[in-house]
Amino acid sequence: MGAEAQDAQGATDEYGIPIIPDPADAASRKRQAIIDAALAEFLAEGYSAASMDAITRGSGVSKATIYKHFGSKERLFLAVIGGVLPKTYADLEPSNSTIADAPDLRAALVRLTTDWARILLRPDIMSLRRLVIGEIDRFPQLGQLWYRVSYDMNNGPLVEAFTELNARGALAAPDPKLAVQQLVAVTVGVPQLVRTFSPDAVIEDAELTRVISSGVDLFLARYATA
Amino acid sequence: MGAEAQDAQGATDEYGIPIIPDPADAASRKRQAIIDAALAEFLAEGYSAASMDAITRGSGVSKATIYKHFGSKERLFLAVIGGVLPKTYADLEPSNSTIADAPDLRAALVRLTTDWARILLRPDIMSLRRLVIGEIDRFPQLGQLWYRVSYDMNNGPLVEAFTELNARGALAAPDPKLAVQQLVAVTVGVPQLVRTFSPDAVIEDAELTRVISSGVDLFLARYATA
DNA sequence: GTCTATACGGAGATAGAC
DNA sequence: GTCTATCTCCGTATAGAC
Repeated sequence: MGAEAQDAQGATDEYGIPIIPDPADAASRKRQAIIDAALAEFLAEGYSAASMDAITRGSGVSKATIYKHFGSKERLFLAVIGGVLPKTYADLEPSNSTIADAPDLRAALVRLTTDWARILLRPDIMSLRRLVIGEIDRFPQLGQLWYRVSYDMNNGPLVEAFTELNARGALAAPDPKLAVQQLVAVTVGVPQLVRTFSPDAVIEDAELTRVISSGVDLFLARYATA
Repeated sequence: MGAEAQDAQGATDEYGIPIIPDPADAASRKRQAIIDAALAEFLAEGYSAASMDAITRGSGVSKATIYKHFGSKERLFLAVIGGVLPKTYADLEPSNSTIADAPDLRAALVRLTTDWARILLRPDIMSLRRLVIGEIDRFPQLGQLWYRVSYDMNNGPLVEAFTELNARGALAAPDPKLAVQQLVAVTVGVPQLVRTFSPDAVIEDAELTRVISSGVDLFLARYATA
């Protein structure tokens, strides 16, 4: 936003050559600035209490520009949340292809669910989650999106891994989809529920490990093959 | 609210004797009408989008009366939610003293968690839950209250039951508090998570029973004594 | 594409009569 | 205690110049 102002006043490079920004680039940078400011405002205030004036101030562009780009507050909200959800869950993906071929299944599951928990318990992601939950009645699309994103990037691949482990006789989970839901619920889900209602609850690293290990043991006590 | 109007016009009983309402009763009935209308409005619109004008219309009293009773929108919100949370969870209480003395522990746990699920999955209670979660950042008191209410009325008594079962050798759960969290997560928590993001998701009765039974089996595979 | 300036409605809250 | 009428401000959204 400081950069834009300089451009308008005739910025030059180190040889004194005027820098004429590509209009398309300038537009998409502004678009991004709007998205960033809007996300911060929505996370802090919720949808209804979020103010387009505040987003205007935060983004450094004019309110009319925001409306040209996004049309309305509702559409801005959906665009912002719909854009950030996949990015958020993309961080979770890497770790899960290793499950099917892990030499030590218990250790692999502990590592996977611990990685997930570390990310999903982050304050910004917890706030995003609370925001989406709180607006589900008014924006049901977000519920569908959340489900699809979290299923595609987490549960889905893990279901496949369990299916393969079943076939190989390394696991005995007749309903792999339910088994994944149970594993997630009993590991990540436990501290997540606490943090949902107590954002500032301190969860020591040792405590997280203990809870997650216990959850994995619970899971394997039922589904592991002898 | 129709009743109030009649009173004002000089209602009489069956013998023609004027009915003069006790002012304190009239006041507390109005107070209740405000609370009812406010709860409906907050559940439907969320805190910020809820309108004091709409609550005024819904309650049948004047806006000034609402402010005399509750002072501000914030205080009204806290009073309403703080009042309804304990009532909601009170429905869950009866079933849990039977756990420690149940002849068939598995059946008792299935029945208890099924009862809980039936209540907690009700659309009105799910909406209340979403509302509270969505406003946690702005009303952290509600998180504390939710935790205390749900702990006092559900988890707490169950922790005691597990402790007793441990002592009697009927259960081997070294950390009863964690065990309760795990049991709840893996039974009620599974369909609850689905409904949190998909309010209209249909959960057949047979499916609920299947999920909950499977969760109890998962739990007992680890913690039951042979 | 982007800005300034403004329209217009509805928000929360209160003054003052009864 | 309760009402009617009103104050004041801030909300979303847009018109029109550049």
